[in-house]
Amino acid sequence: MASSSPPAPAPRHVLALFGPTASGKTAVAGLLRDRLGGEVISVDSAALYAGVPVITAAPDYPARLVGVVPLEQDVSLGEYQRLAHAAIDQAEAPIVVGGSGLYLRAALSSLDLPPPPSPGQRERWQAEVERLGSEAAHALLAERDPAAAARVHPNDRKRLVRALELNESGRSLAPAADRLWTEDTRLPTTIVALDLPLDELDRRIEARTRAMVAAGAVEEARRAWARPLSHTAREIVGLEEFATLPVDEAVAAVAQATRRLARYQRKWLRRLPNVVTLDGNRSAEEVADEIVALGRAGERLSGRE
RNA sequence: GGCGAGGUAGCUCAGUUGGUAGAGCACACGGCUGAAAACCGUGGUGUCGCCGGUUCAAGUCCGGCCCUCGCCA
Repeated sequence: MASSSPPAPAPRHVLALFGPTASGKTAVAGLLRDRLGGEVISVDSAALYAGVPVITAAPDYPARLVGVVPLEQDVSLGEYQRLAHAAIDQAEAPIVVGGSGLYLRAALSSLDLPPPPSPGQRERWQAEVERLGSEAAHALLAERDPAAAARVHPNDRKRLVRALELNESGRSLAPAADRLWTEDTRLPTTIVALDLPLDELDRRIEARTRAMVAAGAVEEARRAWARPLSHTAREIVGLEEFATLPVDEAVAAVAQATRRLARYQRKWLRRLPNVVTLDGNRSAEEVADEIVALGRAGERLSGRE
């Protein structure tokens, strides 16, 4: 390790709040912000986008990394990580809040991500995989990078393309050190998760989706849909539905997609190491009180390290 | 009340001359390293409306009943 590098910035404690859509984390984070004098940093691949605060359920109080990317631009994990680390380092008392599991890991860890594709590289490999077919493309990868091939199913074309890109750039999709699931964090961190029984979560999602319509989701989505959209922006839940379907159908479709999303996000609860899971089926005040107490305990613990 | 159509998985439905109930979506579980609100893998969860009959064998054929929808009264 380089002993001549400049002194590390004074370690600060990070409070992270994770949970599925509609678990109430945004409201709790708003309270924590007041009580701790902290700054909320969002961990949400969709809320990064500007112009869609209603359908992405963006917080109604100041928060970092919300509405910062124009819709015609792609978001990516690596770019997000850079922004998140900068935001955390600038904040007095960072409160990292969101539901994108992988993004949370990137924000909290020093996970060393492989480089993005070079210009045109992705399109070239997509065309090549398309031309060869999944099996032959996978065989090609197996020849060039057996370790990566072992980790990618032939049908998973996105990962297949990515693995071939990285191989061409002298890297591998299968790096030696796997830090994605470790406890490694960049700074002392307390991770708190909010969870609810599925049926209660589903009820909240239903209610919230209807509330979005009252809050102007249709107009917002139509305005956004009329603009040039990047690949990742196009995938924001509710954008296409509210912009193109009759309202009733849109509400049903969005609620369903959101239920699926919540289940997907919930899987991360079981995997993120060192998470304290709290019952989200209480008032935001109660939850915030408990987290403040936990945060103090976490600071004491990390002080011993 | 009469005529017609229908009742099979959580939903929408397929099911051939009677021969081990199945597809999409949903759902569950798992994977994942610059697309993660993305992508991929595995899994069928069933009183085939009910009762009886024919048959070695009925979702399928026969009889009766119940329910839904449409049209006519």
